[in-house]
Amino acid sequence: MALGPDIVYTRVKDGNEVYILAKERLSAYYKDPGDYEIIEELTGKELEGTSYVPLFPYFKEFDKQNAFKTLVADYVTVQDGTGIVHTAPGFGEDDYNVMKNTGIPVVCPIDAECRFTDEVPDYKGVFVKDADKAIIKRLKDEGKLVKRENYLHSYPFCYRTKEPLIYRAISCWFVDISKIKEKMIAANNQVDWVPSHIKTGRFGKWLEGARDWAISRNRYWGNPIPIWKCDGSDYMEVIGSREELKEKSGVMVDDLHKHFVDEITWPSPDGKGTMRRIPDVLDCWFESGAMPYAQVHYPFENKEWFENHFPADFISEGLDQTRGWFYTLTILAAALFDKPAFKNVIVNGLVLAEDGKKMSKSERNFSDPKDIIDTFGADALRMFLMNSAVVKGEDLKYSDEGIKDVLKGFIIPFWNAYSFFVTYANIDDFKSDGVPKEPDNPLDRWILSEAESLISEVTEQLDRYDLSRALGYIVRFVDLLNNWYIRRSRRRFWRSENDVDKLQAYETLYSVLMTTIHVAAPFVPFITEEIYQNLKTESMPESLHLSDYPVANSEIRDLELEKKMEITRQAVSMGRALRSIHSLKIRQPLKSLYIVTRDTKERAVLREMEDIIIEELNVKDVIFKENEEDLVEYKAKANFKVLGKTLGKNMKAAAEKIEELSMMEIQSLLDGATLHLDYDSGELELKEEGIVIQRFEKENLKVLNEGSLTVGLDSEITEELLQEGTVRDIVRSIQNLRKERNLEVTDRINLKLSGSDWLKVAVDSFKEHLLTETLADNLVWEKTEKSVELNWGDVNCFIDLSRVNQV
RNA sequence: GGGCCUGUAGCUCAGUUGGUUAGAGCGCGCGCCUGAUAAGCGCGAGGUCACAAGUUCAACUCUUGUCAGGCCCA
Repeated sequence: MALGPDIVYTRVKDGNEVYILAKERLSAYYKDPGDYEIIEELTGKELEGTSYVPLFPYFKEFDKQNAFKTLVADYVTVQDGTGIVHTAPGFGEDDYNVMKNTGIPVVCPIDAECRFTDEVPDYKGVFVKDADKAIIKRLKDEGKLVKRENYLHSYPFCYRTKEPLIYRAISCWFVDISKIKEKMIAANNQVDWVPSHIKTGRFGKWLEGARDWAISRNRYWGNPIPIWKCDGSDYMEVIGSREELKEKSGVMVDDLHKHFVDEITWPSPDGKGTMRRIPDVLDCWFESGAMPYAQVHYPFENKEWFENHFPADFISEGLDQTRGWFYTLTILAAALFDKPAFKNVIVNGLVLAEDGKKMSKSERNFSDPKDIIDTFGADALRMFLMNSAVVKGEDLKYSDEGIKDVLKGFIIPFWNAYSFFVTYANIDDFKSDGVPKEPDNPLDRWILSEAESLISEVTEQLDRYDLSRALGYIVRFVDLLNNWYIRRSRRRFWRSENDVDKLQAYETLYSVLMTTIHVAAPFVPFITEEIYQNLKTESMPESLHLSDYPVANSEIRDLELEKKMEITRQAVSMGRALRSIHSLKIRQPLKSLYIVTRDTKERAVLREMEDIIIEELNVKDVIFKENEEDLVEYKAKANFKVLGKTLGKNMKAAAEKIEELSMMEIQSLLDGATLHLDYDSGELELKEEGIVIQRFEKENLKVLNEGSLTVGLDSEITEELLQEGTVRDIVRSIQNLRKERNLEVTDRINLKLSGSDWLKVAVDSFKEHLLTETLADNLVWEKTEKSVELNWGDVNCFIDLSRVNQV
């Protein structure tokens, strides 16, 4: 029995009996303090070693080993009971630990079916739970039961069968972890973890507290532990191979299952009996931990291969494997080779159901993966997972919506880029020989450069095992490809003749698509393979997944060109924003766009890309200016990062002064001057790097500013521009009508228009443009019964058209 | 009870060694564009960075505590 060392116990006289119990428990047994008399108070420590007569007569022989003397244990409390705990080392870990080095034998008088054994003759063969009533009755009859009560406490149940479990001591084989713990910690220090905190956190802490590993199981199925023991002594041998087993026993086994190897015996070399295998099989985690060796049958085969491939470059498993695979791999590798079993490990988090709960078979709170794959595709599912926090060891809430986003945001646009290429390549019967070309068009050189950048960015992220960031670059690239390269190049593919520029466009798009599918192959293996099968040349590998991963060629990269295109795209984006703010639709041509920047380099770049800007923004002219003062106002803010370190406490006062700087003063700083600044508690020599300039668009100007770039629109719509815009509206409507009337894009038409006199003048002024764009052979000014009426603002127009060969 | 992780827009998530207008995608509203697109583009609304205290000239960021969620262990 165990006592708490510092708990105060009382000897109380109750009639003719004397009881010992914790003082704090008295009130649980006596309603009235007058019912008892305290004889003595003693601490648990003082009572340690007191002999007692056990409730039952069993195991009397262990009296000599002090089995029936009190012990002290820290876990004893006065929360319930008497404050004295019956202790059975065969049925509880705490109990076992208390008695560990006392010399008291561990007894466990129940069999594998949890029935009492011979050692408890009165209840022999009775299932322990069924004996409760009889035991209570007996205690009562013998006058040993003082009080009986039921109380609620947690109890272990089998998670499969939901049956209550009995905790009992069994004899086991252990790996002595304390002997190799340091090696394991050292091995772990050589591993790179994703996410990194697991290394010293969850896994590191687990290793520090690692306890001995029970590797034996009392089962039938499993790998037999290869230990043979003499049945007449403690002599034993561990067998390392079939060959060794044959040497000992003369039997060569093919099948290593329990029922075969258990038959194998040989006379014990110590002459005291027969060598028989111990009955246990291995914990299956032992085999998981042995994977690096077992998978190649090392050391019996593939010795060289193993030595060149161990430790593994990387492994990947779930966060729950801290005490599973990660751990057992580490134990075996550290013990056998003094190394880690893997150099890198990506730990994924748990995939939770849409409701945020763990996916569960019994709750059925998840979509069938087969349905998901059938509906959205395996690539979409795979990319959704790879692009989520789950690859960084965090939880992920699964949702069909998330997968749809991947489909809409990446897979379909990606496929459309490919499909655009295929459509026109088929029309023009284009076939690439797969040899890289050096195109002249800056747009081609730009996207080729971006493709090389893609390779190096993705490679860099993959080397760091940052899958979602790697994917980010791929998504960005496909967006550039679709919404800038292809959009800006479309007209090059429409031309009817196969000129050099068109061929270069094809070669470029082909090459870029090839690069993209190679880079994206690990993320979206199916769609990329599908594209590959159609694009590959004879000499290329049979499958995309048999190709080497691309290596970036820095010679193709033109960082300056990439930067130029970025500035151009920014200017265009700002121009579009301006149009949107002032309700000037793109179809309406405008006189000019003003671009203002103090940066001479930026100005040069934008001039170079003038054509693109003119076309994208539908303006007649781009005018460059450097004096942005006309369009924007400056305000200065302190550059806290630069000034903060030196100014310290004075930062606030100085910042206030800086915000008061005039436009003139700011300009002088921009021109390289140094300003002397006095503030409350000190002074400062201010230079350009000490401030951050903010630009504000002046009121009533159609101007937009972003960083150093300011863009303005000349929004005056002249009569001529209005006419041109109107004609473009008509063109658009005719194109829609062509579609509505199911005309082929190549069909020629007869056109009939009608409307006001002003409209007629407008149409006449831009007649040629109108005819070319709509593939019209002729134009008649009349209204027919089939004419469709359209209007833009106060302009009305009647349109009719017919296919030329129908008339 | 202990260890580790997470908490930022309606949703899913970025946010470098602390530096002053906290970003993206989706969704929503409005508009534009369209002879590749079950498309695309622009603008807009939407935030007490879970909460509190502390350190600091300065905190989404560092420290401590509280709350909520998750995983592992007991």
